[in-house]
Formats: sequence, C-alpha cells, structure tokens
Amino acid sequence: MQHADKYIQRIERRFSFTPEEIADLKASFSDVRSYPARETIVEEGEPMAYSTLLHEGYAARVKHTASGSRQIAAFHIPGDFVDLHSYPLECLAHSILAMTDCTIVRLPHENITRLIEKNARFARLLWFSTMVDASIHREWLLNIGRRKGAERLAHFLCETLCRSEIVRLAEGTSFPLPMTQADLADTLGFTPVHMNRIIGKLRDKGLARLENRTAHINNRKALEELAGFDPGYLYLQARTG
Amino acid sequence: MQHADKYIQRIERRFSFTPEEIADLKASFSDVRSYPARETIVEEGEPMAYSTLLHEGYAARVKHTASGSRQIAAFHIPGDFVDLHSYPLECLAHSILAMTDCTIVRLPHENITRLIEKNARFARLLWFSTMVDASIHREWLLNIGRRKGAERLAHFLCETLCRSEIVRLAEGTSFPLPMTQADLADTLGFTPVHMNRIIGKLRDKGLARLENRTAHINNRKALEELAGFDPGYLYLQARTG
DNA sequence: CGCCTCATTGACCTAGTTCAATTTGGGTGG
DNA sequence: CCACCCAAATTGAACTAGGTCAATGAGGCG
Repeated sequence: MQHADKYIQRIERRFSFTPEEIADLKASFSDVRSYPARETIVEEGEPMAYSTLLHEGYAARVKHTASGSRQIAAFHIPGDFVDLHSYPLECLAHSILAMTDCTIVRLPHENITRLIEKNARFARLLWFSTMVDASIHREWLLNIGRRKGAERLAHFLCETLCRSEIVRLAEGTSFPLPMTQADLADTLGFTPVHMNRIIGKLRDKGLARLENRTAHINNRKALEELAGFDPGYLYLQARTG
Repeated sequence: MQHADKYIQRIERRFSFTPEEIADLKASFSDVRSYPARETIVEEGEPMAYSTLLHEGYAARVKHTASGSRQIAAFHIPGDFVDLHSYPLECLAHSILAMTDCTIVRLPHENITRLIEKNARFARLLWFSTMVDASIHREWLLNIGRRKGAERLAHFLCETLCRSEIVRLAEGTSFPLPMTQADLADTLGFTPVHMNRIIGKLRDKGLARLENRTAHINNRKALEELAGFDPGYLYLQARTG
C-alpha cells in the first residue's frame, strides 16, 4: 500500500522499526478513496470503524459554536492521520473537511487492535501520532490565546513550513497552503477582513507572501523570530532510546 | 493503591473492565507524593519515566511564549492524569504546575508497557484518557478562538462543573475553582483586568459567582445556554459496545 | 502594624470587528 | 472572443471588545 508512504517515512525519522514491522503496518491499510474539495470526509458524531490517513490533499478538523461560528482546530497535510483518535474515542466531536481534492487510505480499527495485540510497540507509535496532534493543539491554544496579529499568523506559517518540509512538500521555503483567507481566519481566530490586513502586513514587512494557494516565506529567520517559533512541540527529532 | 480510585471510578462509567483487570491497573501505580501549591510538578523538556495521576488537589498545564506571556492549556482536577501523554511523547513541551497542594500517584512507564503487552484493552483505555484531553483542547480552541467575553468564561465554568460532578467534587452546582483571576485570564486568553470585569458581568447577571476559590453556579440552564455548552466532547457517556 | 497578594475600579487607548463597497481573476456560456 | 458571473481579495470608515496604566480596597498573615 504505497499510500501510507509519507506517514511511514515520517515515523522512521523518529522510531526504528524493523522491516517486518513496517510491512505489518503497511499491510494494515486498505480501501483507498477520494473526496472532492469542500466535501466532509468525516461527519461529527458518527461511530467510526476505521481511521483515515491523508495520502494526497489537504484537510481540516472543524468545530462549530452553537451560534454558528467556525473554528479550524487542526490543519492536515499529506502523511497525517486526520482521525486516528477515532480509534479510542469511537465518535468525534468535530467533522473533517477536505480543503482540496483528497486521496486517503483507511486503517480499519480492527486492524489497529490486531497490530497492538501482536506488538505493543505499535500502540506506542500510533498513540504517539495522536499525541503530536494534541501537542499542536496546545501550541495553538498559546498562539490564539496569547499571540496577536502578525505574530499569530507568522507562527502558523512557521509550523506549516516545518511540517511540509518533513514530507517533502516544501520547495525551498515555499509550500502549498490551499486555504482561503476566510479559512485562515477561522484557524487563527480573526475575522476575514482583519486576516487580510495581517497578511498584508507580513507581505509589506517582506516576511511572507500568500499567492495562488501557496505560501512563500521570504525571510524565515525574521519570521521565526517574530513568531517566537520553537519546533520542539512538533516532535520531529529522532528519539534517543 | 486507593489513590487511583477517582480515575478508576470514572473509567468504569464508560468501560466495562473485569475485577481482575481493575486490580492489574490499580497494582501498576506506585510512589505517592505531595507537592505544595505553586510548585512545578513536571518541568518542560525533562525525559519522563512515569506518568502522574492527580489524587488530590488541582493542577494546570502551562505554556509560555518566547516573550513571556503564559497560557494555561489544561486545568486538572482530582482523578485526572496530568501527563499520561509523556508515555508516548517522552518529553513534554509544557510544564505542569500545582495550583493547590497536591497529592499524586505515579504510573511508571514500564508498567504501562507491561499492562499493554498483557492486555491490549489497557492501551485503548489509557489512549482514550489522553484523547479526552485532546478533545478538550479542541473545544478550548473553539472557546478562545470564537467565543467572546462572558460566553467564554461561561463555557469554562460549565465544563469544569461537569467534570467536577463526575468525581463528586461538586456540591449541588458549586465546585472548587482554586485559581486566581490572573490564572483564569491565562486560561481564557484575557488580561486580568478584563477577566475581573467579565466575572463581574456573570455575577451581575445572576449566572455565577466566584468566591473563596469556589465557583457557585446560580443558574445552570442560563449559563449553559449563554455558553452554547454541549458536553459531548467530554466523552462522559458509557460506550455502546 | 505593616506587608503582600489578589480583587476592583476608572480613564484612556488600540487591536480587531463590522458593515459596506470595490476590485480581481478564473470560469462559463454564447 | 466577449459578456457575464462568482468566489475571493482588498480597502475604507466607524465602532467596540478588550488591553493598558494606574490607583485603591480588602483580606490574610507574620
């Protein structure tokens, strides 16, 4: 199943699995599917029997307020599990939206159980993957709660560049960012109008441009400094043990 | 080990473990400790060999911006694991702070591995516990990103009341909330001054009072309505399967 | 009594919102 | 090729939630 390659490639950075283990993992995926842009991949509250690995395309976890406002709680790039947490949780309290045309592979929950029962290292691996998402959630809480304006956008761009690099989706310091300014606003807790002004500010400062659904970082050093960006929370380093 | 009782009691609401399984779980805890209020229980970046279950007292996960501002990413009550995620992650990108005097029990990581290897249901259970935290993170993202002023505080109070009820820490609709207004501000993304005004607003509306480190909910219905509160994301219901 | 932390209040300021209009550019039908 | 459409980006102007600065209370404790 080639569709899991980006994920496998990522975890091999941090963990050392044997070729047999990797083969077991790969063999557990099934059922390749496609979704068109703007379609809901997973509906909030549905009981889930499989998890979804993003092979191609971009997706987001979307939550809504009772009064209808929208918050994007996670932004997913190829190689990310968008809903691995549905294995322990069974139902999700948010939906998953395709931001572009997407191709996914499924990992049936029964296969996860089989993997874990066969080898406890898989539990730690998959659990780890969901905990990186949670770590990013906490960083976003800090970002939305405590950083303002341009810093906030800068931090999101730094993070997304780092994550894109790992799966070779960045070209230099440019990477796909297929969201409208309104989507970005729902990610960062602004209004679309103000989002537009903040984007203009980063552009005017010569730090970053957003063009054609692509982000171009002009001055990475300065952008990271503005954001106070420290990638530790992404857990990209290899483990010691 | 009686110190894990609040946690056990909570998971028995949702999962059906056999008495032997419960005994295995209980036997895996060790090493009761105490921390005085305001002390750091877990330091950011330290390699961890055990996880910490809060037996008595209140704690928070705290993150800092490069420029020094503080965000509380999680608020923990007795019966919560404050850092179960250190099992898969090994090091944390935040510290854990005792908000009051705390008594904790430790669950050594080697024991977690032993539990999982013995019985894969434990993997799903412990993983589940960390995923509830992550679900709360996502709700907080929505709360901080999209709810304003009084709604935001109202939502936090509704959540904390629900969670307190489960471990029998609420008396009627009053429950301990041992944080200063400055702590609350760092939780909800306000300044202390504005936090104070919002608290006053809820008091004046007759919805809730904060007195003597205790929250008193005067009108739960109205508070939940104001917050648009739906407890689904807390995963308190029993599973179907 | 004096100190210290926390809560409260007032006055002023600004980041971000709101409403509304205009522009831009790709896509489509004729 | 042109006319038209539509989603998205951009801009302006007025408004407000929330921040900042600063002073005052108020309780707990050595």
